[in-house]
Amino acid sequence: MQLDQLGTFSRTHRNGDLRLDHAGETVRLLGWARKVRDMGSLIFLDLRDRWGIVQLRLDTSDADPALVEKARAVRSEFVLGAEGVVIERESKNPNLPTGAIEVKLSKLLILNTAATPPIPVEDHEGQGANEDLRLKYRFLDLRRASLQRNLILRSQIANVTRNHFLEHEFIEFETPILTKSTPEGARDYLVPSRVHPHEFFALPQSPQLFKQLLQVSGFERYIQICRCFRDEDLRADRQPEFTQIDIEMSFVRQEDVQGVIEPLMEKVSKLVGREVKGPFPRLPYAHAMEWYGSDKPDVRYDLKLQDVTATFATSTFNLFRAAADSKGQRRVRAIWVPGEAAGVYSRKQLDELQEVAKQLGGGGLPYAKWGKDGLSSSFKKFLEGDAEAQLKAALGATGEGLAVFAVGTDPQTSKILGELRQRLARTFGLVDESKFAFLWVVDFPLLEWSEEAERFVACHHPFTSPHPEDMDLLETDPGKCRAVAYDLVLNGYEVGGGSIRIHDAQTQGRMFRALGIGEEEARAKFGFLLDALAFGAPPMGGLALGLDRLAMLMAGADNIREVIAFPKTAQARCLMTDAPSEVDARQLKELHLLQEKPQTYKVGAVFFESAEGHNPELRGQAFQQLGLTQRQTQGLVTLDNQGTILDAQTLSGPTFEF
RNA sequence: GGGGUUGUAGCUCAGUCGGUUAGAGUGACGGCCUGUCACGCCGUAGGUCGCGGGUUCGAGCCCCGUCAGCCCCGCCA
Repeated sequence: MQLDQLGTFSRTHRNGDLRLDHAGETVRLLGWARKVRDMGSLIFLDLRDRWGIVQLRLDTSDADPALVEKARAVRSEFVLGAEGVVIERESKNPNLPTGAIEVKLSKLLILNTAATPPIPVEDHEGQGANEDLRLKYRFLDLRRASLQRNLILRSQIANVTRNHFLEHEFIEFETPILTKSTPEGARDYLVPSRVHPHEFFALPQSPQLFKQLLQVSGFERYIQICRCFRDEDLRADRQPEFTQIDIEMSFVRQEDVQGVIEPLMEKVSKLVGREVKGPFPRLPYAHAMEWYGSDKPDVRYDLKLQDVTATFATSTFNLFRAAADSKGQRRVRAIWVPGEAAGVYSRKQLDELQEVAKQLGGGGLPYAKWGKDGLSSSFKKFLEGDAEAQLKAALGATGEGLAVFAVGTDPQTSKILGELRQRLARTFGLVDESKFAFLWVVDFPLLEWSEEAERFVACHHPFTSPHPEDMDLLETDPGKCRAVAYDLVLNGYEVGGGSIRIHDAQTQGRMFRALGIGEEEARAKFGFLLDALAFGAPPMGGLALGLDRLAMLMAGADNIREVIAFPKTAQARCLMTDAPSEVDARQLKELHLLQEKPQTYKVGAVFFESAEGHNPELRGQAFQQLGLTQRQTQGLVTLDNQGTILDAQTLSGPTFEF
């Protein structure tokens, strides 16, 4: 097909902006053909651009036949320029912002054709291609209105964020992408150095240390919207590269950091028409785990975990009584869901819940259910006499409803009941989807014991300040020591986390000792930080927000791929570019990653890279030296003016011997 | 590393107990249509049932392996 040139044609309006007020105006538009509806002597054509859709109309009875032919040739996703007069429609479409008008086509440019799209570009409820195809043809997927909306929203969030912090005198920085591998934390993505054989850069897991050093430099307030990299397995809300809104402040307490974040969350929520108001509730980590079984509880609904251990102190139900006998090592915890619907929860549904509990490491799922016919329970025979009434009293159960139980150590029961709490809330419609329930989870533990490393590891990172009241526990009972660390939680997602940092070398030394990091090791790994702390580091703290998760929650998506232009699969692949991929052996050699033994190849065709290869005599010598016999491989040879072979490689990579 | 789940026409899916020629909707292509807007009507083409092996007289269906997507556990300072 003969394509039209754009030439001097330019748009006078955005497609989505045209209204009845424009009637009578001649407009020029650009965009993609969404759909051609050919009624015979009347042709309708929807033109789509970033701002919306407008209908073009062509009456074949009074139009130039060439124009009619051209309009009929248009297919979905052709790129068009259109000129015409805006007219009021005979039959209006109330579902379209531009539905009152249409453009009477007088000129049509076909700027490009399009192959039939392998995935639908139209957004329709409950339809759409499988995600592998969507990712392969991401550039088409991104034409869909919902993804355009999400990515535009993401841009707005970033913009609001930047403005917010610049208004508060933050300074935007860029920190290195090629940086130093750090021993603590996630697995690093490594980048081999060509210049320094067998040495590696790491991509930053976060700019943590750089932002602290900028405080030491006296900038006082740092902001960066930065890419971070962690070579760990993915989830629906986790990608190997992701974006943080990263801030750091000097001379601040926890409340000061929270105080600049809360108004930002108010502004960001407003972008999607939600009102939230700071200050957000503060919930100590210990309470979060006790009441919600999670360090990022969804508090849009009021279900809480309860301790019913004492109820079974004299029970004949050995499983539960053993917990009561364990002096707090193990506990019986429960969730009580009141209501008729919960009281008639079916055997099949309970089996499904039990399956969930088992997958999370539970032995089973003890339950007690009070319906119209009274009690039904997996341990009913142990609930005779007063026991049933005691259990109801302990649960605070008055009418019909369902209780599920878990027994074990606190981490075990929290994990199971924390998950069941969410499922039960969804099942019984307790979640108010219109709500944004922000809260701060505070007073995280500083350290936790790692069975794998056989030492304490930092819960947050090794530069987190111990809670001032717990400072001495660092040596006496490290596991009990709280940190001045805080997470921002929204609707059951951790959207941010931060801490007040250690700013003196002495405390940092105590922290490293608690982590089992010796002085020498600390010097080798974090020498620059220790130096910085020795030269007048101010008290400081900060926080990082996950932009992807924040955008996901604002967009109402359940997956961060929906707010990332070019995301990776759960196996950390890009289906569009096919990354990661193999590289030439030559590249690997340059990076000193391919250690090859010299090999002898018998060379068939030889190409000479240097000018000396033109000399038949020198070439002959080289052939002799290479022992040229059979046609087995192709070689690339560099000679000097004496005919000495400087370099000889097969075209496929490995060096051959000469 | 482990568990679950999905893979059939360009796309979304159905396919019964293992049994004749693998279907539907949608899209594509062609034709008709003056008020469509997920247009409508008529017609046509379109299949490596992810891939490899096995069981069987016979496999889209059963078994083993493998690849890929998604979800979860581990992991993610």
